[in-house]
Amino acid sequence: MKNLFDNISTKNKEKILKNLEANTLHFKKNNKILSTFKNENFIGIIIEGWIQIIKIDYNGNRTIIEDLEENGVFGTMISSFSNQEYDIITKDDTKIIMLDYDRIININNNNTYYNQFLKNLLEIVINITNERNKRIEILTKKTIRNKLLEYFNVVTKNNHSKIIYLTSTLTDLSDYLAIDRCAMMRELKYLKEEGFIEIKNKKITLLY
Amino acid sequence: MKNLFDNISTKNKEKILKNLEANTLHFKKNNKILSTFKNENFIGIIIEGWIQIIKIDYNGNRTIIEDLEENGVFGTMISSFSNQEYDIITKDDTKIIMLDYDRIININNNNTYYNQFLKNLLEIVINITNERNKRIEILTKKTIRNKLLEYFNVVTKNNHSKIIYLTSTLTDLSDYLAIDRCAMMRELKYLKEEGFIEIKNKKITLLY
DNA sequence: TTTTAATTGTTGCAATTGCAACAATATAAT
DNA sequence: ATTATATTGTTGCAATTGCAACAATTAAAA
Repeated sequence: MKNLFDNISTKNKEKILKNLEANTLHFKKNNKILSTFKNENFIGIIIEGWIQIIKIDYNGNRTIIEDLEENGVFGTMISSFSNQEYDIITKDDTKIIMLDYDRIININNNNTYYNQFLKNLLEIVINITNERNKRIEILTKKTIRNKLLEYFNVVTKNNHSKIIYLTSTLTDLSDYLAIDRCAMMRELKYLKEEGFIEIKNKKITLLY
Repeated sequence: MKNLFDNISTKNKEKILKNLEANTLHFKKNNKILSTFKNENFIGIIIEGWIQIIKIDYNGNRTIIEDLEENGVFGTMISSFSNQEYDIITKDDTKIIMLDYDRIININNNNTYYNQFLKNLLEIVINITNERNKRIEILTKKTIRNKLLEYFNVVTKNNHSKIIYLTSTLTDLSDYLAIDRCAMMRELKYLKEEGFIEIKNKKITLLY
């Protein structure tokens, strides 16, 4: 995964952070964090650790919007959690650099390294857009079966393999696909019975 | 809408275009364009005109992925139409600047104006991500009614008004929401009958 | 102006889905 | 090791949805 400070020396990285008045924040595992930042226009970078950005529906349904580890980038605009209904939860001890988005845009700093920084950020955001596009491609499929097949498609296109290792739980997958978990389990069963797939723990093998 | 060359003089704009070996292309209305670019990593900017990026399903269903006018930015990564199933159609006489994405990233040009260019592009891509996030928010709603209400929500939040003017057709809306058009019409009728909305031509008034 | 094409509007019906209410495993915490 | 919690797995049933097959209206083209 692209790192925001790729091709930037440690020295210049420090300069950028100072220039942007970056804050480095530390959090313990399993905490609701950054709630005071919700109304600000920030970009956060995970230096180490693991966070999830979670939305709680008015029905109490919890959905994972982002699941980010080291080098993960998130923020108001990027993650679209400007309204109050979102929580950022640490799933591990986590160190985050917080940047002020408006400062990134408005600052005048035409050094090569700041240029590189902008290019890196651009690449990261473009990759995020790409991820969003893939999810939309999946979500626009009308049946559960087609959503699953499109999901398999997207994953295998990335990995060039007919074997998919779920990084998360099936419950999370049903969240991602925006379908009822039980209905998804049923459809997976049908796909198994019809010989399209095999499932063993978190390993899904495509047989087509 | 943000312009890619905001805060850049015409002179410097020309320099950037030359430096990036940009191509300015002209197309007539109602043409399938840029099919030869499909395998390249480009970013296109619409200088004038109107295009739509359209996906044709294996079932023959056509979906509008992007509907772009002046200043619109699109491209391989951003629009995720790297595979062959997409068409770019001019809906009017159109002038497009084509940029090589890899060149944008790899070129070494740390002038103030190139810096500004990168910031503008970054802002544009972030806005696009934001649009994608909104659509995902809508698509993850489980019933047609909730999709419609979330759509109304998103639009009225932008416009600060209880009146929505559809810029396109209802058929296109059902595409955007990824629901069957007839089922959507039925739900709109129910919403009307229950006094939640009023529809007159392309004007939807929210009564709640 | 007339014809053609596109969009809107309607509805029965079958298929799909979400929901509820479980049992069975597996994982994590004490 | 035992308890508690989370995840997986299953199924009946009612609600929602997509589909098909139309008519009516509106917009565009000849």
